[in-house]
Amino acid sequence: MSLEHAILGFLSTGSYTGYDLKTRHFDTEIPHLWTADQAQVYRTLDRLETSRLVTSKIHAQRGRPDRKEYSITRAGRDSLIEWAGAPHDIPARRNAFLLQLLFASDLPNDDLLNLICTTRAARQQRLEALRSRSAAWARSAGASPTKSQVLERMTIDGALAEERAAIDWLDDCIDLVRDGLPGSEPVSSGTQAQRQLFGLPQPHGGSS
Amino acid sequence: MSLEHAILGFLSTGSYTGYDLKTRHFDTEIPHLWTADQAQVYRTLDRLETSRLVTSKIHAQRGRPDRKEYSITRAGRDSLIEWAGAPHDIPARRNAFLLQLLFASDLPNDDLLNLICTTRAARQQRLEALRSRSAAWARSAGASPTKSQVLERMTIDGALAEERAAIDWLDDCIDLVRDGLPGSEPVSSGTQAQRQLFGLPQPHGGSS
DNA sequence: GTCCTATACTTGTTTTGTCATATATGGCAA
DNA sequence: TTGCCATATATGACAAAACAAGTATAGGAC
Repeated sequence: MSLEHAILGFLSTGSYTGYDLKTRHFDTEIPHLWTADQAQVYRTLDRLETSRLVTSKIHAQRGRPDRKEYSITRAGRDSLIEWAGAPHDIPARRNAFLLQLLFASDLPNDDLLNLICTTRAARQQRLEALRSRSAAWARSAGASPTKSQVLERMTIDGALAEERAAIDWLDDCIDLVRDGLPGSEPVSSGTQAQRQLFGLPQPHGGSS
Repeated sequence: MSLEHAILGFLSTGSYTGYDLKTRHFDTEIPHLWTADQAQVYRTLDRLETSRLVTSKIHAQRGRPDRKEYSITRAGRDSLIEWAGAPHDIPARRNAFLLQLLFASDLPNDDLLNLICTTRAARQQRLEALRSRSAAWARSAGASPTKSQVLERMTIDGALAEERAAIDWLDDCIDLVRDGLPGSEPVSSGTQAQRQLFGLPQPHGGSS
């Protein structure tokens, strides 16, 4: 349902082809908050047209294939406004990396460290991409952003917060593994670091 | 694919029925990182059995329906270990709340604020549930957690970090909306708060 | 001519997720 | 007897997601 409303949201700002929606809006403007596959876009547009939330019109082009432009209907706008104003359930959590970590106890620490570092590197790349997106926003919004632009800014900040939190947590995991997990050699004074992270008492009964 | 490995991961620790897996493992032990629907569990178990990664045996019970217990095979263990050690792509981002926010510019500020507060409340509930999960971990791990338990702890911390970051960001959004968005009345000295958040220069040309 | 790119649209197939529904064996309360 | 709960298993239907493949109109490079 969210993809339908994302498409309606973009069409509320203008008429676009499936190709525009895919390449310009989803791939360029909002990769930080939603992703849409080409097959999905066209299929969803079909469904929206069947439901009379959008209409389409074919425009011939010179030197290029015809454009099939979609426009939002009144009913489509109503549906969008209704959706935008209603609270929706937060989806159940599904994080494959956490799952992987949970069942990684038989993995040697070196391999585990490598896995965590690889994931951290990928997260760092996403963070860099978000920073670029953020910079592009600043350039386009200028000194007096509109309400729409402020809302967009908020979404970018939301995505940035999520990546940063993940990276910080991964750094903590790296420290933990480097310090040595139970059943493996600590590399440094790891036991104290572990205990501090877990809020466990110091093993020698100190009150700190 | 992750659900398959989650199921294999649990079966690597013992033999369980579909019901055990659903009610005990997914609903109680790992809601902070994965969710599985009953229909999915049974379907996936069927598929795993067809692939010879698990086997099943029916045990009659007194006063209760028969139990169909599943056990992991050698091939299943190999598949699990292989999966646990390999880096996997981070899924594309899809955050319906951010999408909603992006297209909420026509929403009155009061409604927008309500929407954000409702979401924040739901996030707070998830955080509380995670804290309970965390406390249960501490009680069961005791003073000398195993490697497995430390990994589990890391997953709980990962989920806690995510919820906390989301709540902090939502608080910032609430402040922003309360201060008044462009095109609406500021409630307090909101313009400066906005500018500081966005790293924009002060409008009267100060250098700060 | 082939391959690649860009602009464009379309559809098939499989898996995952969600919600719904059904079955069976008991016990207990109204 | 009905309804509820717990233990258990099973499956239907539909949509979303992912990957694959195809079509068409051009231009440019090799």
